[in-house]
Amino acid sequence: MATSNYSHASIGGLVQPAWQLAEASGVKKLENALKKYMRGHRAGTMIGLEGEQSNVIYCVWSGWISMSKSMPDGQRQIIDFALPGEFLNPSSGHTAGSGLHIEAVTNASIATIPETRWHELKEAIPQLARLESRVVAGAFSRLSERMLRLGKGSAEARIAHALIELCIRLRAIGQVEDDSFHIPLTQQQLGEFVGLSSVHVCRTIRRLSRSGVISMADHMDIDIHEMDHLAEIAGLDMDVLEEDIIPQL
Amino acid sequence: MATSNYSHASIGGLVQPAWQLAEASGVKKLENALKKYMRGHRAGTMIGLEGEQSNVIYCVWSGWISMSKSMPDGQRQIIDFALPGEFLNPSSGHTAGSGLHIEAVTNASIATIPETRWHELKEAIPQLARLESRVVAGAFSRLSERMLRLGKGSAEARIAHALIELCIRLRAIGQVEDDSFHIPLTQQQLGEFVGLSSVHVCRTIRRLSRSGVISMADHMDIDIHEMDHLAEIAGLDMDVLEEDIIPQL
DNA sequence: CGAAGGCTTGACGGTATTCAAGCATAGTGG
DNA sequence: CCACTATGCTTGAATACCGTCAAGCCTTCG
Repeated sequence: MATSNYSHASIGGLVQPAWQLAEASGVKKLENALKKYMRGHRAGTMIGLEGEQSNVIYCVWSGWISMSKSMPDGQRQIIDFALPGEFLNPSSGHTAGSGLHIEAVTNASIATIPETRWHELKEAIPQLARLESRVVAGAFSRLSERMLRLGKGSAEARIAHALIELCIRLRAIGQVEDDSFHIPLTQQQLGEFVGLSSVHVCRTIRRLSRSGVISMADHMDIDIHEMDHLAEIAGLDMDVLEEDIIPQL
Repeated sequence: MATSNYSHASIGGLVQPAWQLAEASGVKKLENALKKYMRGHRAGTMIGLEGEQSNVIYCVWSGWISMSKSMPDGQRQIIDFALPGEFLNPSSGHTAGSGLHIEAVTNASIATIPETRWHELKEAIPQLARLESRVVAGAFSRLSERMLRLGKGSAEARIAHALIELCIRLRAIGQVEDDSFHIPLTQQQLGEFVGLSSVHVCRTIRRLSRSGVISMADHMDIDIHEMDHLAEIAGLDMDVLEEDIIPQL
């Protein structure tokens, strides 16, 4: 069983491996700096932007954030999730002020840091700059991998890949036990992530369950039984992926 | 008719608006620095990586570069193109040493610049750093927009969007005359870009032609007759796209 | 207890892929 | 100059896959 109250964890209550890459004193400094800018967001609400000129960096402390785009008819595609310990930079990195919709998927604690302050922090905490570029590189890598499945790749491959990607990312922040974890998404949202209708997400997961590769308990408690098999379905090399997705060093 | 020998242009022969954002003296410096590292690549050949530790930045001077990923069964997805005037940073930005395959689509002139030298250049030419972040942001934005069409979006929408995106990017480097331009891709490659089989690319383009929205002459000489209509099919806001795709300022 | 939201399943139809064949063009060597 | 090949475009037919519609069920929450 994965932890189930991940989305309501208090600020100090979670392990944040990515941030711990900076050495102890750096973590301390960063944590203090973040606290000042930390704010809670309720599940389903849009984040930031409104008035603010959006020259800010978002640091996710707890909860899941989604970045999505929509077609005129309302069809949505989730471009990426930001998980606890990751950050996103709407001004220079991820969007360029475009129509990217940033939203809290679960209740979330997020530090909204002005760009100028962020630069100061990077100078004060040397590891932070390197960490940032790692995180950005990881995001790029994940996007590529996902695009490959969106373009070529069956429904099974897309779901399998998504499950493995999320498993690896969640493991990095201590939310996976023994290939078992929780995904705080509806099947609708998972579908928007992998480019499938919610109905087909259901069928596909069900098929994977029946064949014994995974199992799913109430509302997205995933358990991967045959990781090798699942990786084969996803059409990927486990080792390669693991290196790719997680911010290295 | 678009220019047809774009892919064999000599080093000094092309307008490079993106690079000209740096002021005159900067351009001069940059151009000299690039010349030292410039190298020709034949169409269809893979670029770099082999022995080199890939801590390099590629600056495309002429020709088209593709970045792609493949499924185990050989199915390919082109993640993005790099057009003249753009650069890519395999080490920190685009890939993270992953399985990204970088290839010259046409004959191309590319400067392969060591990372250390690149840092020096950025300090010597102040505008370069800002330009780099703009280019990266533009790439991100394009990826998002394309992912949206890969996930949701009909074959027509994908093709229409791809044509408009390429049109805008090519216009920025002076290779579009009056909504008419050339794409140096086979239908197979265009399919790998938008996630369709070559057969369906053909059918879709044909349908767009018959309805008078575009026309196509021999081997991908595209002419967009009804840009508004095409944008509607692509499901996008022309103005938004234009701002997004091109490195600003 | 009723309403709302989400999951599950079946039936049906549309869209895209695959297989296959035919045609056009460019390049090659006799 | 003309086979002869290779490559890519085009079109049709058959198939597979996924989306949509619809109904039923379960759980949660007021």
